[in-house]
Amino acid sequence: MTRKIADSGRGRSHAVHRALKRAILDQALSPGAKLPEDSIGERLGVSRTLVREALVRLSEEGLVDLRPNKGATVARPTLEEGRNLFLTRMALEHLVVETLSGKLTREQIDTLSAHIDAEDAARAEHAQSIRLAGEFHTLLAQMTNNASLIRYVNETVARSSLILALYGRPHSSECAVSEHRDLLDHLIAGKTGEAAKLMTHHLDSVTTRALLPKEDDRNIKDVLSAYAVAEGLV
Amino acid sequence: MTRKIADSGRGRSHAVHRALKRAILDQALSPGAKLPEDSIGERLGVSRTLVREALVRLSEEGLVDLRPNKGATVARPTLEEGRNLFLTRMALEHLVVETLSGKLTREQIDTLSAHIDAEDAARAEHAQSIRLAGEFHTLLAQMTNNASLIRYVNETVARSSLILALYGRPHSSECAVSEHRDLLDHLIAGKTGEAAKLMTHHLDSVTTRALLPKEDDRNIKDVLSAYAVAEGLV
DNA sequence: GCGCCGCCCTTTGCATGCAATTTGCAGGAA
DNA sequence: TTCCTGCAAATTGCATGCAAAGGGCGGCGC
Repeated sequence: MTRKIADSGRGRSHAVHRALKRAILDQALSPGAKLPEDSIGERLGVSRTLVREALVRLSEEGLVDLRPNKGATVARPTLEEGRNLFLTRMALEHLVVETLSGKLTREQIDTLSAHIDAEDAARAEHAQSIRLAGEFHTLLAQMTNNASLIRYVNETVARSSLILALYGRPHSSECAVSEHRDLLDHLIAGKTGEAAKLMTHHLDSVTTRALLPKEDDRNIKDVLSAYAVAEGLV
Repeated sequence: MTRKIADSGRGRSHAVHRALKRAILDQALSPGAKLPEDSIGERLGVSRTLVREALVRLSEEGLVDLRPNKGATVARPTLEEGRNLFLTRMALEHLVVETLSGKLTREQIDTLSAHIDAEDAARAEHAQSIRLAGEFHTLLAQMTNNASLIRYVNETVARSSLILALYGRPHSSECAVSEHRDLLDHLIAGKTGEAAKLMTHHLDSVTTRALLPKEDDRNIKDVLSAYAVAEGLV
């Protein structure tokens, strides 16, 4: 019954999917990077077929751009897509808060609390810190037991990482740890309104504080779109 | 330059995807139906590879269940998943309403109005009627220009159709046409609160009025889970 | 020198083939 | 009869092969 570690879940295509996703979220593969099927397959020891399957899934999640006959690249959302994404995310996480407020079990509270401690501890390591911050949100979502909600929160959180990679200010702490703790306190107390407001603020601050574009490496689409309109090229 | 009608979009795999999706939403393929790769491929004139790709996409959208080594079936959500789905959908459509309220252009208003007229006209044809009702919601989402929101609304609306197919009362008009018209009026007038309330009511009425299970063909998982717990089988 | 055109190489699009797993069924033992 | 066992057909998992589209580069014309 010894099963290879790599193929837990449904076959190796999922393993490939996870590997790529991880690489993207860790910014080992940065937005815009090319993702050729055969080099990936070679590196991971699988055929193009499986890589393809993984890429299709990633493109469905919005982490990868898949252009016909031109291959896959790590997604490079525009700034406006980023803002819209955070809007959507706020709507979803608002539901998470409503669902959970005043209904957390002792065990869940412990899990969340421990996680926040871990965030605190890892504050030095930038990459770790970002991932943990995201995981706090997915962890909350998980506790709703609402499958579609969980999926969408996972996706939006993942894509948010991409956005921050592209447009985030280098040294802003994207998710203040203290805000996570405050949020948890409100959730425990069942103060739904307060908790919701905090969540809104929490995410809003990311878009306004951390998301303002660094002028130099802005997405070319953003830069050109204004000129295109001016020239009537739409 | 004569391009086959079927392959607009990215290659034939998308055509397959659309065909299957359509078939599922039209209930030509009902929940639980097996979807063997080769018979589908044969019927549609493509190889298993492409069918596979389409099935992966459908499974990401939650319209198809993909079980390892056991193949694909049309998804058969449980009643609880259904209720949760509608919760998520409400959160998303609430954002749609907020975004659009008071901001509809003349052209958009005409489009929506025309659509509602079409719904009215098609009231006799049950299948048509259901599809049009769904399309009203996706049409609204489309107008937000928020890509992620659009995607999620599309998905939830599609899955809602599945839910209604499984658990909907036969003759309830799932989406009262008059409610659509009222909603539009409030959106035009910019009465955000009113519009949001109406949308909530609109969707809520589906879950409470139309969604109560017909005892006989309930999902076997639902039926058995209670017994499983009772027997300590979890 | 500069720019355009066409060729070649790389990479994708898709089909097919083979191994592995599952399911249905038949036959035999209790 | 009923249950178990093992074979066989059907179906999935995955790799590879071939055709075609795209992109880069060198040569040719201006």
